[in-house]
Amino acid sequence: MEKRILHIDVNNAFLSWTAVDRLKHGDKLDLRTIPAIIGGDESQRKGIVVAKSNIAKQFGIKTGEPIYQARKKCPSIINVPANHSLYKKYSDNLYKLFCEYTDKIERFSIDECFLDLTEFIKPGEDVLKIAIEIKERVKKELGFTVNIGISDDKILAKMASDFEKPDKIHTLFKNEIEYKMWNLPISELFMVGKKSLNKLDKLGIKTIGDLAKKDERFIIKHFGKYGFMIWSYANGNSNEEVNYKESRPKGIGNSVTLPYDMASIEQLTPVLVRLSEQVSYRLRKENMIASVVNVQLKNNKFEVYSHQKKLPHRTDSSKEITKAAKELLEELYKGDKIRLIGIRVDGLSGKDEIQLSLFDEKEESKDKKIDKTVDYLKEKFGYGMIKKASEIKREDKQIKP
DNA sequence: TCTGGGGTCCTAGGACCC
DNA sequence: TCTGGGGTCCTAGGACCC
Repeated sequence: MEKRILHIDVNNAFLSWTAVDRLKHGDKLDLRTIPAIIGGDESQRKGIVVAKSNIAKQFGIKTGEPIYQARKKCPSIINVPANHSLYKKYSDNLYKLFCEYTDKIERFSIDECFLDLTEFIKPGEDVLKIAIEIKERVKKELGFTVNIGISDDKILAKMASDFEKPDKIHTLFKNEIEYKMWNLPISELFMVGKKSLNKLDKLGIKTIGDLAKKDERFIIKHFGKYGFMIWSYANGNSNEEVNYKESRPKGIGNSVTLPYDMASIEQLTPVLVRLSEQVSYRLRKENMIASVVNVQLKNNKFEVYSHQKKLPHRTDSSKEITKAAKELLEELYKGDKIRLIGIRVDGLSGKDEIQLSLFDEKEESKDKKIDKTVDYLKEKFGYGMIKKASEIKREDKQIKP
């Protein structure tokens, strides 16, 4: 049966949501009508553009570029700090609206969903009509605009939603790709990034059509499995399903760009401890346990390196994860100036799904009670409440430089 | 005050086993 | 003893996405 898939993408999501929320709270100024961005804190060295208004875009400001560069392009730019709990709220509201149309929804990111309407379209009903209704309802009921891509192939739907913006609906059915997609530069194709772009360019592949028309074996020879994937995308044959089933995370990580470079284990450890506790807490909230811990460093030359290790047994304990993280830092750190430190846990399994071994069972102990108490207090009083003495010291130190 | 933070998936090489 | 080769697990690194 021919599929009917929508890809729905919020236009300038973080900025639009912030704008809508401010209007709702009595603000007269609509951020969408001025040069504005959502950006990090420059004094904390997190100064990059996360989202932008269309006016900011007209100044040539790009997502991901440093704010100081954005300011050069537009000195009057307004920079609004990010607010992720707000975004989550708006994302959830959007999802709820979609649920009125189908239960086959994949939340692809905080501001993007795939909807599989194949089984939900009644005979004689037009998918375009449904898309129009969704788009207009979002605008009227939630106050922001979306782009919708419609196709019989998941990736084509995603490509279609990226055509002209904002507040637009585009179709890109397989039989339309030649004149709607093949003329686009290859950089526009989903999953083609900077590195692949260079390589494709050297092979004389400039447009999506160039890739589509190349011999399959030629592409596989140069790009392997990845090559087959993008070649299939270019031909409108992704064959990917809308993955609507609730999926659990495969890994959980937290990392931080430090306010200033650090060059000793002593300075780095308290930060790592805090990150480890954050990650362990998130792990417990997911009701999952991890089998691998990974610590990553980025130095002032932007070189990234990491070590990981398999734990003797799976765990969600702050103490055990922190211990592993500290050991990894010891073996990893080579004396350079560190800009970013991060930890992540991998190899996750659901606590409820697995049979705990006798050894795991024994871990039901003092540490667990501490974790439970700390988690409870965190939920009751907020994240900042629970701190270790070592962390408080760290923050005192931060004032000096 | 130049370059965030959260993810997923893939590859390649070494260890180890049969 | 002129020495294969498949499979799995583990680690490090990298590409790409939003």
